[in-house]
Amino acid sequence: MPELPEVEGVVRELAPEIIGRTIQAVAVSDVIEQSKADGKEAIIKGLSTSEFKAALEGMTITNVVRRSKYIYLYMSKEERQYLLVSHLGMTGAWFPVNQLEEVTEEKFRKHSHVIFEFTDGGLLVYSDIRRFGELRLLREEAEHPPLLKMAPEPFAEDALAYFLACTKESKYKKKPIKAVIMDGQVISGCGNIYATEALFKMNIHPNRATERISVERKKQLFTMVVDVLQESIERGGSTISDYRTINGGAGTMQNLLQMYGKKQCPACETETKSLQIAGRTSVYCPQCQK
DNA sequence: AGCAGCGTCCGGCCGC
DNA sequence: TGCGGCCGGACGCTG
Repeated sequence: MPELPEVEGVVRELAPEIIGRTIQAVAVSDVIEQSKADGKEAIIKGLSTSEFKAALEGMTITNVVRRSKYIYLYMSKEERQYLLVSHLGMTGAWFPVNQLEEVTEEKFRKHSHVIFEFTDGGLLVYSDIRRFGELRLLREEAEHPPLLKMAPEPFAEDALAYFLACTKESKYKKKPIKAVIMDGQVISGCGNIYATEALFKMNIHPNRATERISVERKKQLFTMVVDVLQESIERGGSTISDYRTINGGAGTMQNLLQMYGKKQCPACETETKSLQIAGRTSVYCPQCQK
């Protein structure tokens, strides 16, 4: 499941492969055509498949950047600028290849749902096993207001102050701290894996009410989240479940995870516990985290 | 008005 | 081996 570090890895590998290339044709898989025909918002959001295909044809990719867990593909066509927003959901992956057969893992190849064919004959394949990902074509970011509500990038100068200010708001004060740090409007890009790790390293119980953590501890917690995200980026992200970097390679951060998915606390060997917070499984050590 | 909770997009995988 | 249930980012709707 790609979180910020995994998306960062994808962008770093993808950008040099696709910037400057022009889309000649777009193909959409039969299952997505059918889902969309049934009125579902499967992967392609806001447009019909025919609108999406027609719009993308002729567009040149001018830049590729990460924003939170989103990939922003800046596009240009006939002097007009567009933004193709990609979210990988649980199982999305991009493969720049010469032909589909180069997507070697069968479970990705057989779930290739959107294929861009470039004018140079190469392909950019979007595969998504569980179809939780999204592709949304916009004229600009403001056309989809939820994108404007995202917290600053965690590495940005103002991110700590933004986080601290959020934690004082009434809507967050009573919430479990884990729900708050995983909220994209409070911290960008911190999902279940890295929230679990940061809380463990800080000895903070995931269900602790946000207002019951001192400002000093909140600062330390934010810094810990940033450190964990940064360390994961340096290690190429975590390879868990269906996440792969685009070349089929894999990150190594999963080997450094101390609490996510663990049955026993690495510090005190107590059996870990888990509870549901904001709808997600939250693992913690009942001995170490208070 | 604001928010909690649930539905939506799904198939891999686990346990019985 | 077959099959029902669980899991989950983030938005949108409902009560």
